[in-house]
Amino acid sequence: MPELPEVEVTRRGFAERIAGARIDAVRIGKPLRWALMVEPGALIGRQVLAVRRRGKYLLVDLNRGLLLLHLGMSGSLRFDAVLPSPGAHDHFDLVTDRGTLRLNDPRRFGAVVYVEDEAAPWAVKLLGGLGMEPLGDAFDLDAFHAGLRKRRTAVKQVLLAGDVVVGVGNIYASEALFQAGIRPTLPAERISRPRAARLHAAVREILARAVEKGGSTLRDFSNVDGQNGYFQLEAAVYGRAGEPCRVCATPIRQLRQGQRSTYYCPKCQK
DNA sequence: AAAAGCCCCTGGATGC
DNA sequence: TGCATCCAGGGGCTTT
Repeated sequence: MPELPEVEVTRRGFAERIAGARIDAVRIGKPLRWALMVEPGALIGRQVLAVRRRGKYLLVDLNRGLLLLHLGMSGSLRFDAVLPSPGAHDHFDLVTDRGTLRLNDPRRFGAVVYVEDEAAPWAVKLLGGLGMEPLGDAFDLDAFHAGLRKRRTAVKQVLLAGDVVVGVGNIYASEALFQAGIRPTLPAERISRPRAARLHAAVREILARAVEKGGSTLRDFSNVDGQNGYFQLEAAVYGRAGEPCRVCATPIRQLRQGQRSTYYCPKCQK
């Protein structure tokens, strides 16, 4: 599910509200992708300072240590003063004096991992290889183009890999490539400077627009207040195989790249 | 070093 | 209604 926009929408939904809270209890459900890596009771009494985002990870800063939280494919967070008793897919509760942060994740590809600091081995393993943040000033066009040029694989695969630019998942990769007019199968090394600039701009614009629309809700995603996103309603190509291109009416095509579906317009994208 | 496949897991949609 | 098959917003790990 959650690509950068969904993670950012989630973050914005509770970052201010939980800042300054004191942890009163931690509840663990079924195992997630990785163990918490700390005795849950050890977190009680600690204070939540802030919530940051790096790629598709949320970083919950405590007055000692931090939690690395990933939503995997089907995860979503809720935050409220009172939540119902945990359901079958509620696998992590962080109970604080300002409310409970709850991870619901049917497929359990998500994770919550505690580390003492960002230099800790687990933090380095999970965050160390991440590329540039696409929103904000750090997304440098020269570095982006350089990153594309050293890869022979399909440009869509490079976007998904996350070591050049982070946060672009399966929906927004297809959408950004459509907006930039680039074929998803094009080897990244063959992308010219002007086209790299178009893709650079498209990635930023698509992700920013999706954040504005509250993300995309296909199945599981909702924000911390349980509300859906609406970007999926304005997707140009994702999930629209066989339907007419919104620009030229040519039927949208679907193909497989690395076990994932890709959607594109054969006329608008070269 | 880079690229391609393989899994982790559950549930919804589709087809027989 | 029942059962099998396929597919799904990710990404670390293993194998080529």
